[in-house]
Amino acid sequence: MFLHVDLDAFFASVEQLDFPQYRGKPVIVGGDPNARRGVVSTCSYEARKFGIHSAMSSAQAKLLCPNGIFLKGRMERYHEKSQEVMKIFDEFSPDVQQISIDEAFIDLTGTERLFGPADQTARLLKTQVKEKTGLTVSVGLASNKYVAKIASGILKPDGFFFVKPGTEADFMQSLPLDKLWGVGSKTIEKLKNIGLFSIKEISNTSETALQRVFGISCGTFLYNASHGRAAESFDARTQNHSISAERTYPYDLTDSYIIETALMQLCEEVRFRLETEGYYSKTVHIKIRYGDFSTTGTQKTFQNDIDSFENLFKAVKDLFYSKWHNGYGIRLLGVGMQNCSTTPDSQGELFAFDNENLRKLEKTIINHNSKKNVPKIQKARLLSSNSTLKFED
DNA sequence: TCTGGGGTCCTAGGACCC
DNA sequence: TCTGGGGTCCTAGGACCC
Repeated sequence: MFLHVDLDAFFASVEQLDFPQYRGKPVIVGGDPNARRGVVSTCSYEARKFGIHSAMSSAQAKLLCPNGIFLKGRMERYHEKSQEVMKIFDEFSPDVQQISIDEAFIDLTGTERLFGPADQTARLLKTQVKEKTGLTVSVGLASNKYVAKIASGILKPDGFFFVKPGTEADFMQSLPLDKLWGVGSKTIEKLKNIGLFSIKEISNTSETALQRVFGISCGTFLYNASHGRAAESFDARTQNHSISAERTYPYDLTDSYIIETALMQLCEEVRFRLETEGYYSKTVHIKIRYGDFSTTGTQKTFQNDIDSFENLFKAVKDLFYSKWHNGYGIRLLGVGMQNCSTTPDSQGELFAFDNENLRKLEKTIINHNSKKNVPKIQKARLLSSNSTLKFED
């Protein structure tokens, strides 16, 4: 049996926990509602009564709830709190799979002797999380991860839903289409186009018919999901790590100097993370979103690891200018590195000599900047550009 | 009131190799 | 004389999730 545990309105709940004056009030964590182009990340259940939800623009949320408490969020604190919760999960099973900052699967195989039947374990876990962290969770229990995940969403917040073995298919087929995890607006549209309006109807369609329309992988997924069977893709964990940074600017960028400064900022963030998290990569990609929201990107794989800011910035600039439709206003820029590995590519060492001093300097600076409570060392060009490129001051 | 930021996985086509 | 089949790596784009 598997548990899926989901922290309720996580970011907003942490704020209400840390600041009692926010409790019982509509709390909205996300972009500044008075700035342009901000969206809601998470909101409390009190805020949801006003019609506010994740991904809605913050400005709209403000219209719906002018007296709401709008906060920009404290990611460090949320990570801290997340770890506290995950530690509790670890006490229940040696096999905990965290899938995001506020969710995890817990394999309960072989835990009966310690904690009793699975449904009792689930209730015990809910109580312990509440007592030790002050947060509430919603829990799903089922014979596979996929169904457990769907089950945790049935009774929110502070809910528990148990799908008994043997009833998985009936459970899934009693739900509306949009409850299918892994099926978004595009696929729902496509399903409706071929006359499938419910999970029940999908389950009555043959696997091959689904594969013809949606492709092998997606077709199989839909077929299995509608029958309440474990969807393979959710069990297989491959290591194809990527690290990226992107930013939407309050106003579209057109000036080369400002664009390059923006790219520089993103390159710094990506370099910092690669270095502090101990990754190596030779594949660089950039992303451009124009004012009309059309999005494009390009990537390049180099022979050696891109292991310095200078190399990354140069690669990013080249990629950018090969792609930019000059003169078109840019709403978002992104920089990332893919296929990140924890081991350096040995070939890279052969060519590293000319940059050795620069790299040492860079490492020293990153080392320094990763310490808490120190003034950060930054490129002068980035200091002066903050007001034009950032949302917050 | 236009639509964040950080990710993962999948597909399709091209290049290249044996 | 237009030419197989298998495999891998790379790139661009799309869909989805929290």
